[in-house]
This record gives sequence, structure tokens and C-alpha cells, in this order.
Amino acid sequence: MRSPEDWLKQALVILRREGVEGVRVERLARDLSISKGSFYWHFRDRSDLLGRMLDYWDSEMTGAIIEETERKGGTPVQRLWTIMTTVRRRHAADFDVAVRAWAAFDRTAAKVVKRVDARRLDFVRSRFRELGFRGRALDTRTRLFVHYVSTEPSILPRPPAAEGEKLARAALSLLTARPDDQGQG
Amino acid sequence: MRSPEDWLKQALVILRREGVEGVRVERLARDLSISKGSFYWHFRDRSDLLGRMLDYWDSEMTGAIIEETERKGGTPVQRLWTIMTTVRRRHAADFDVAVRAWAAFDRTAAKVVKRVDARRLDFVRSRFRELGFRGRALDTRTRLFVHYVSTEPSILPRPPAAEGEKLARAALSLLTARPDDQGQG
DNA sequence: CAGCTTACATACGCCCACGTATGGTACTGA
DNA sequence: TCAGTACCATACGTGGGCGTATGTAAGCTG
Repeated sequence: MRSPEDWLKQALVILRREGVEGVRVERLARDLSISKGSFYWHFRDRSDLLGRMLDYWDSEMTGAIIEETERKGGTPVQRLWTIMTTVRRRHAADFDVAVRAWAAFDRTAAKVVKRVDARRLDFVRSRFRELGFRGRALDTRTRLFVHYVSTEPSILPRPPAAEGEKLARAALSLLTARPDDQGQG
Repeated sequence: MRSPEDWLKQALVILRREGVEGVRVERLARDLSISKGSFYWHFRDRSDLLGRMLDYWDSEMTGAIIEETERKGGTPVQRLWTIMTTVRRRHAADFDVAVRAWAAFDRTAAKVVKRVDARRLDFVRSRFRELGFRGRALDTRTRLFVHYVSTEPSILPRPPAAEGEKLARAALSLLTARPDDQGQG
């Protein structure tokens, strides 16, 4: 007795580890020790599953993180820091890399990525605006931050966790420092 | 009469647009209007082609760019700028996204990525060191720069070319500014 | 011009994945 | 107890890709 969530979760495990191409119906069935019959009971077809995966990614790796950040509250810098730690805790960057590679050849995925990017950029831009940045300085910091947080943790060689956290803090300091501040990052 | 280079080039076109999974022997043959027989004359098998693609990526998207940068010369900041423009001109970031997604489930690709990352980080770190950065400030700037240049141009929504160049310049200013400098980025 | 090599074309067997059809079992309400 | 539904197993047809076996035409080479 498998729920659609069981299939979805396993699909996401594979997505993170191997990308979309690893997400195959019969393979998931083997992983879950069940037959394809179950899958086609819960899902219309493979593309139905893929669509739901994109929805999940959108809501869990963007919506939920923004909401958690707003719930926790704090100064703009503290909120940006909350984003960084939450993203790391959820291994969100692994999903990002997989989904973005997927979006390179899939219209549906590309649409979701576009929407997600806009939402992330908007949220982060608002924080930097609260910090007093305007114009190109605002755009640059926003893009650098969103890009860094979205994919860096899964791309460059990972330092040990403690060192990784210090590097993230330093990056945040660097991006949030006003040009006339002293001694940051 | 196709050369191995014809196959390799077409394979790279597909890699950039669709990722490794799009790189299929029979599909490339159709693209080139020739039969599989040719492919298996020039290549041992599919994985032979994939290996050569990784070699090409390594040498063209890292080695060649570093060499071009050193040939052009200039101040450390000018050299970093050369890297940024060269990467954009070659669409290197598109390849990066594809290869990194590939490396998530392929040991061979992962090894090449690791080597490439080390080389890029080393080169860029040397430039930031010449600019006077040390310790964590050095590491942070190095990682931010390499990560930004490697994948940003293919990930976040692309601004028009002119605006993209200004954003890149602003990012470079921000990353190369000393904490005691005024009015940058 | 016979014979060898280059550079393909064609055909085949294999495997794996998709989606469907069909059948089975366990529970559930009347 | 019996129909009905939820949930799954199994078997099948189809298609695409891989690699190999074999054929073949064109160009040297002596």
C-alpha cells in the first residue's frame, strides 16, 4: 500500500542524485519493491509525476523557505542568513542543479524555473533594498546572492561543514557590506 | 566523409542544449545525415565519445581560457575581467551546467569536474592574492568569483547583453574592492 | 588490375522503458 | 454475503538505443 507521496519522495531522491533522466517508472518501482501497476494507479503517466515534482520543488524549495524566513523574522541580514542555512539544511542546491539542467531541454521545467527565479530575486532584492542598496548595486548584490545560495553548495568542492558555514557567513558579510563600511569579509 | 571532430562538435552542441542524456549515437547520426557505421569507425563506443567530450571541456573551457588570459596580460583585475568576457563569449557556463549535472551520477565526469574546479580556483585565487587578499577574505572572493563566472550566465534570467556586461563589471568591482575602498559596485 | 584499407551502410539481436490490458485480492458498506 | 471499489501484480505490445556482424564502394598501391 503505497501512497503517491511515497512515489514522489523516491522520485525526488533520484532527481537529486541523478537528475531527471534517472527518474524512470520501473526503476522507482524496483526501489520501492512494488510493481508498476501501483504507479499507474496513482499517476496518469510519467510526465504527470514529473509535473508534480516540479510543483513540489517550487513550493518546498522556494515558498516554504521564504515563509520560514519571514516567520523567524529579524533584521534583513538575519533573514538572508536564515535563507542560507535553510537552503543548506534542505540540500536545496542539489535540486536546483538537477532542475536547471532539466529546464535546459524541457519547456515545463523552464517555466517553473523562471517563476522560481523571479520569486527568489524579488524576495532577496527587497532585503537588500531595506539595507539601503539602490540601482546597479542592488541588482548586483541580489543576483550574486541568489545565484550563490541557489547552487554553490552543490557545485564547488564542499569544505567541511564548519568551514562551509564560515565561508557562507563571510560571503554574506561581503555582499551586505556598504562600500563605506570597514573591515568586512 | 566525417571526421571524429564532426561527431564531437555535434555531441557538444547537444550536450550544451540537452545534457548528456541527449547525446545518443543514433541521434547524432541523424543530425549529421550519416549512419552509425561511421560513428563506430571513429569511436570505440558511446562512452569513448563521452570521455573525449570531457577532455574537450577541460581543455577548451578551462585550459584555453586561462592561457588566453595570461597571453592578454594586464593587471589582476583586468585578467579577471578577461576571464568573464571569454567565458561569456564561449557560452562556457552552458557546458558547465550540463557537465555538473552529468557529474552528479558519473564518476568519470565527477573526476574531471574536480580537477577543473581545482585549476580554476587556483588561478583565480592567485589573482586575488595579488590584489592583497588573504585568509578567509581570499577564499570567499575566490569561491564567489569562480562560482559566479562558471554558471551564472546560464542560470539566472539573462538580461540583454549590454546590461549583462554592466552587471558583470559591477560584480567584479564588488568582489575586488578592498574593504577600505570607496563607492564601488 | 588484384588486393588491401578506409569509410561508411544495413541488418540484426538485445535490453530497457513506456503505457495498457487484464486479472486478482482485500476491504467496505448495504 | 455479495457487489463494488481501492490497490496492486503480471503480461504484453511497442519503440528506441546500443553494439556487432556483415556488406560494399572508393581510393590507393604495387
